Amino acid sequence: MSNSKEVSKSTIERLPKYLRYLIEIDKMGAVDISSTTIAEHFNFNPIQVRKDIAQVSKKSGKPKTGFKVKELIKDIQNFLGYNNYSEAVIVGCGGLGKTLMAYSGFLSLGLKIVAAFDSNPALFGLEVNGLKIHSMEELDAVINKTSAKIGIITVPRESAQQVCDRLIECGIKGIWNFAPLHLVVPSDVAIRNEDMAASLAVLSYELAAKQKSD
Amino acid sequence: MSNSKEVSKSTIERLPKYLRYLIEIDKMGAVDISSTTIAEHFNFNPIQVRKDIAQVSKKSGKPKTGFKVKELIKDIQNFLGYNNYSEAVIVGCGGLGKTLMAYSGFLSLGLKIVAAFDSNPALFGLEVNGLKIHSMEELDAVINKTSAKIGIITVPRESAQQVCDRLIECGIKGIWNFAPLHLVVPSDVAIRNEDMAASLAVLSYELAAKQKSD
DNA sequence: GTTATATCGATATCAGTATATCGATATGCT
DNA sequence: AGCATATCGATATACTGATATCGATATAAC
Ligand SMILES: NC(=O)c1ccc[n+]([C@@H]2O[C@H](COP(=O)([O-])OP(=O)(O)OC[C@H]3O[C@@H](n4cnc5c(N)ncnc54)[C@H](O)[C@@H]3O)[C@@H](O)[C@H]2O)c1
Ligand SMILES: NC(=O)c1ccc[n+]([C@@H]2O[C@H](COP(=O)([O-])OP(=O)(O)OC[C@H]3O[C@@H](n4cnc5c(N)ncnc54)[C@H](O)[C@@H]3O)[C@@H](O)[C@H]2O)c1
Repeated sequence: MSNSKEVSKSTIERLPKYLRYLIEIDKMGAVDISSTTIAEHFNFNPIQVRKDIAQVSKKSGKPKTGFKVKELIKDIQNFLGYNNYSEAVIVGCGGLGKTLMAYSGFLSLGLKIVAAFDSNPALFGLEVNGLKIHSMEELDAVINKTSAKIGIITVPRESAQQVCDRLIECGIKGIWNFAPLHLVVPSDVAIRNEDMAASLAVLSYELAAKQKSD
Repeated sequence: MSNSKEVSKSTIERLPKYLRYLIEIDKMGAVDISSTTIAEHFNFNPIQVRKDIAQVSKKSGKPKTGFKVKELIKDIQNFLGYNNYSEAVIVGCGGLGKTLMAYSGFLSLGLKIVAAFDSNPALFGLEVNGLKIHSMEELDAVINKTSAKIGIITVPRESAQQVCDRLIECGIKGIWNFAPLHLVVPSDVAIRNEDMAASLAVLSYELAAKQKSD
């Protein structure tokens, strides 16, 4: 498929963490940073950090000092696409949907929510954070006025798969699902199931394991 | 540490997915279910499903028919601890905090939020979903009146590590962090960083990869 | 200027997870 | 009843990601 080397999911998940840390120490005046120091901060392995960096930055680090903070920041941001915005639409403007719409943090991640939809007529026309809520009938028309490729799903579990299918029909190519079910999509569509039950299960299991060992 | 065999994180993440599916088909009247059918539903590998099941259920499946749906449900629920509630407290009752407090879905995951805290005096005494918001001064006293072992963090990034440390001082043993930073905790504390930036990074990368290959 | 050392990058090894193979068997079908 | 077959569980293999090793080297310290 892709000609350049594949970057693993685990590496990609760590990159935003490095980035936040680098931005922080940059603000504090740091110029150089070593993989060792980054690793210590996160309790990671320095070799892992170095390998992650090597995959997204062509600049090579120097013995004894490491990497240039500002260069690393630029390279990671570039790799993650934080420079140019991706547009997204959101479907389901209930509790969670409205919260995400009001969240300012996505902008710095290169994500801009450009349209919102709901099936509840009571919400039509309402504005949240400057975003007007549209009816589901307008889905196709409104999406096609944007260049949105990402759809955020915050509808109840029962309607999530159906909403997902409709989004894909409208040309959406990436689904960020917050409903508690595992959505299935065609192979040309990217999907991320934000499964809080799975997350909590891991936390509870680890908690139980640690409690047991004393 | 633990005497029984360890169950991998990946397996634990899949179990809640299986469970939701099993409950659904149980409602639809299904009695038996094969690993093949489960796997097809999720686009997983049937051997993987069988191995996951083998780790949490002593009941063995039968050739040609598979497993008993109701038995599997019970075994998975039991393994995940959905039968007896874990208590949790939440710190940070802003947009996201209030949304989580109002969310009814946690109960079926065996999680019960029993207390809420914020540093903003304007919120003290306010009730969300029957939960009164306490001041941070009351943290220790209120937590110790409960049996909460889990702390949910929904404060701004800047105060998250400090809040985390205080929770641990109060006897909290598992941290569910929604603030955008990688919290570091002592080794006897379980931590789950719900990192939306990491999540979105993976989605964006996969989206870009799929767009490229056409 | 010389020396000691922290860090790098490349390569090798290790560990853990996912997948493949295969014999056994219970069930459904003729 | 007998046969074909879907599925199981156990074992073996393959794959992917994490960690260890090691020579090279730029820098800091003296
Ligand atoms: N609230 C949370 O903290 C939380 C946490 C984790 C997961 N979730 C999940 O996120 C989803 C939303 O949760 P919520 O608390 O905001 O629920 P909610 O009921 O407050 O909001 C759901 C919204 O979706 C709309 N909707 C329903 N069917 C629709 C359809 N077919 N098309 C378009 N819009 C439709 C409703 O009108 C409503 O506005 C749920 O699946 C929930 O399980 C929520
Ligand atoms: N809102 C979202 O959709 C969203 C999404 C992902 C991550 N997050 C993260 O979750 C956190 C909360 O987000 P939010 O939108 O609810 O923010 P918010 O500003 O609405 O709420 C934060 C709350 O924390 C309280 N607070 C601040 N400092 C505190 C302290 N030291 N002790 C106790 N309480 C304190 C504030 O009074 C406020 O009520 C943030 O870190 C945010 O980045 C939010």
